[in-house]
Amino acid sequence: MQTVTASAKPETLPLFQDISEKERDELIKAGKTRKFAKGDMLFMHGDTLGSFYIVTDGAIRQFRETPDGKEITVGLAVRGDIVGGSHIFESFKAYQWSAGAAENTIVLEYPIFWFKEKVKSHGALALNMLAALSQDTHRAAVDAEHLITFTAAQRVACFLLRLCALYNFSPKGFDLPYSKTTIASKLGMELETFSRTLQKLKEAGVEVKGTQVAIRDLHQLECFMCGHCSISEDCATIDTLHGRGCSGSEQVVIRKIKGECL
Amino acid sequence: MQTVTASAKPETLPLFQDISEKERDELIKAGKTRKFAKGDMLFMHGDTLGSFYIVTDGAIRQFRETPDGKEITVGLAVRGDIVGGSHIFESFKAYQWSAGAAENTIVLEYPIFWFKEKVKSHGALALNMLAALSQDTHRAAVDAEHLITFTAAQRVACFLLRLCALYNFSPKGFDLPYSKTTIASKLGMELETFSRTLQKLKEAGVEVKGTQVAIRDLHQLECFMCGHCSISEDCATIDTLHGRGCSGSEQVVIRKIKGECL
DNA sequence: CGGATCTTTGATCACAGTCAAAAAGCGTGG
DNA sequence: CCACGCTTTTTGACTGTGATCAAAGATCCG
Repeated sequence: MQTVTASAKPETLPLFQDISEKERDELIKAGKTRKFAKGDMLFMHGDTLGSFYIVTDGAIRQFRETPDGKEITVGLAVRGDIVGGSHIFESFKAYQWSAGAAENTIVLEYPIFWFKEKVKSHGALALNMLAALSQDTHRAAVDAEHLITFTAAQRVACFLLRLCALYNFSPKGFDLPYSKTTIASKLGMELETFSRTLQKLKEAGVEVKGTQVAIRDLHQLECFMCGHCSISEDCATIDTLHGRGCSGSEQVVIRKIKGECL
Repeated sequence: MQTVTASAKPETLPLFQDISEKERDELIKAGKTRKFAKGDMLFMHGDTLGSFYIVTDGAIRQFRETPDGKEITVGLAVRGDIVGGSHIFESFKAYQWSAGAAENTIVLEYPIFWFKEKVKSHGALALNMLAALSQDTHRAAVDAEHLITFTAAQRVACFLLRLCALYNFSPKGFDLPYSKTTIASKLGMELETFSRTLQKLKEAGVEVKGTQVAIRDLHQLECFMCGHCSISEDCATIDTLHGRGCSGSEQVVIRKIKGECL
């Protein structure tokens, strides 16, 4: 079963921007479109390097296992994100983590060596790839900061808002796109902690029932976390939510947050 | 005062590998060599973007401050590492963190826009830049994993070994190159915790007196941490220490670790 | 020698991890 | 449509690690 929204237009992927239409089409045609059902694996930690992937629709969870059996989620790639991209340019001969679909997902697949050659001779593509990797690095740094400074509740709150920004969900009500186990792992906390934390967030105006989430008071939620985060001024999530203006009056309220609450 | 070892040969930097000698020299000449004394700042969070830097010798600490006054160390760049590199390819107009010298340091400075053009037209340089950023991402992922799965003691142990690998220190005795405050911050723990942790590590065969560190039993220390880390098989630190063979017999012992201890 | 800064030590506490068990959800097949 | 088994999630009780606050020691440097 593979129910995936057909919104998956490769030509709008960030990696292919600022490239002549002709070349872009060539690149897109060279990629193999593949569909993965929830739970399917793209590759396993230790497999010999072969392809890298661009997520067109859905989400890919990248993870690793420690010798004592604990699973670490390294990243959660959504539309536009690259999976295994960093492998192209390092000297590893095998994948450094496993990757599997967190929901039904469509990706574009490229042979690593072919793509590396393309990048070498194609300046604009190289810049886009650099931008993608830079973004990864930046995100990783923010996640690390949150692990250090945020409580579990703050990390969950931040994640929920990011979900809204990424998937264009209305904060007033949406469904979690992945299992709670996946989310907990991505946030670096135990499932039990995640579960309990969702209860606590009721006090901050977040209602959760099963997979359905409703954020009653966006303003309150932002006060709860953004005031403790060092990137507050340049947070992509917040900017997206504001820019979108998730319903007239709300927008105005949110705009003021950055200054007013500590 | 600027006592820096003169070993700072730019032509051996990874960023300039696989580039024709002529072009490499041109690149190196285009960069401005700058010296920073311990504590000097390269740029501040929020400054308008201007330059990026390649560390030639010494170390640069990159950090950010949360609104409630907590300082987060985003990264610690040593010889060969790039500072502010990711800024070149993202759309930010200002630095996303501050950067200052953790010890006396020499860097090569390049104007961001000039370098971006160079990368666009120069395939090999683009690949090197991509490799550098990939490595950053990879490191960030490992650090995040350690924050989640390692105890403070394990993180400190891992850091000490990495120091040896990076600076070519003998594990049998070396001096910490940065202040304990800096190290604690980089490891995402409080100074007090770091201090206490160093005491505890005595049980694992690590002697610390002031800034002097001596690792009595490398084998024991690796058992203490690597067995719980998911990258064990591909750890650059361990590989470096082994490859170097930090004294005949030790080398043999260490080699066996990967398999034998859980 | 005096005054910074940096580090250590002490006592206390809260957050999140762990183990264990119950409950809810979900797909399959009778 | 319900019963069954399996997976996912929730709830409960307990514990340990590391943060916090506070104060004393070191160390560095003018």
